[in-house]
Amino acid sequence: MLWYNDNQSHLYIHMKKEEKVLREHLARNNLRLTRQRETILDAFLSIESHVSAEELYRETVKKDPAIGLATIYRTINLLCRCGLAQERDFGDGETRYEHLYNHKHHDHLICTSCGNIAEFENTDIEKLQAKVAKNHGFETHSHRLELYGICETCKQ
Amino acid sequence: MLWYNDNQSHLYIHMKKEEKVLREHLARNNLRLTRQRETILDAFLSIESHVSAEELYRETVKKDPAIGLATIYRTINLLCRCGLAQERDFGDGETRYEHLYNHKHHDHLICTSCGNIAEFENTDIEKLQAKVAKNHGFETHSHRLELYGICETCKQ
DNA sequence: GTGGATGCAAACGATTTGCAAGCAT
DNA sequence: ATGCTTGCAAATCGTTTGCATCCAC
Repeated sequence: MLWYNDNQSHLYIHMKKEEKVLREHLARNNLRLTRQRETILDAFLSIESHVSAEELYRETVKKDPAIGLATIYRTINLLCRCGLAQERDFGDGETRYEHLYNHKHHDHLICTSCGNIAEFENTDIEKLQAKVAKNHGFETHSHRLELYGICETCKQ
Repeated sequence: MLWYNDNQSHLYIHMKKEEKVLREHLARNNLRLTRQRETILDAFLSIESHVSAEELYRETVKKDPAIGLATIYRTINLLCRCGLAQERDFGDGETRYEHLYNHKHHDHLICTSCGNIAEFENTDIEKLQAKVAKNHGFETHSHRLELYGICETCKQ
């Protein structure tokens, strides 16, 4: 879905919602929509999991071998700034990025054996967190909850 | 409390529990109790908060200016291995270490304005976490829960 | 045409490691 | 005496940055 040479593209016909979000952020900040940025966004959206910059690089290079790793870093940070991606650090030395747009908040179950990351959400825990914060006069704007252990598959 | 030149030290008289834990770990693994390791342990225990390697280094150097940063890293990892310290990564690029021995499990409220880190514990949340894990057939061996936001002091 | 974006290589900061010399056992 | 530890400097790894060139607007 590359529309950048299409004169009709300003009509946003058949355009992914994420692409629209990116275009609007770029326009608002006087930034350019480049071939690389479209390619990286497509690659990012095609991976429905928690990607490292290196993994995103390997995926992007399949579509455009000339792309540089620095551009991946610059662009994934851009995607974070416009609310399409979110940084997640699971403490293994590599920053990971996950989809944020149109995805509801969730927490993670991380298998320390196979590295698999499962997601869950639990509103009761969220409520208790809000209560804890309130008791401390603390104004929460984000949180992270991760359970580390052995997943069902690895236990067998 | 430096006992390394004291012939009576093997009697463990007046010795901190943490020092005993360290000595036993060293003996078990055929490792040596050096002047540097004692100094670093003392410095670590003297700081009742979440220390980075750099901060621990600055504190240790006050007592022994000849100590190297590499030794700090090697020793704090040793303290983690014997259960006296625990790594904590708050996502600001620096690994932090906190006391583990004789400290009950707790989670963190992190102020993104002043950087202050408060601790809390909540058994109801822990119970819900256990329930989530059970539903996924997941065997948890550790977890992390952090709330990021603005602390009471900074709100004013 | 202008100013933002790219690719490359060099710079960076936290952490680790190789090595010769030192020291606990 | 043996071999674990140290300090130092160099290496590593993920990430960022400077710069000349390129390209979207």
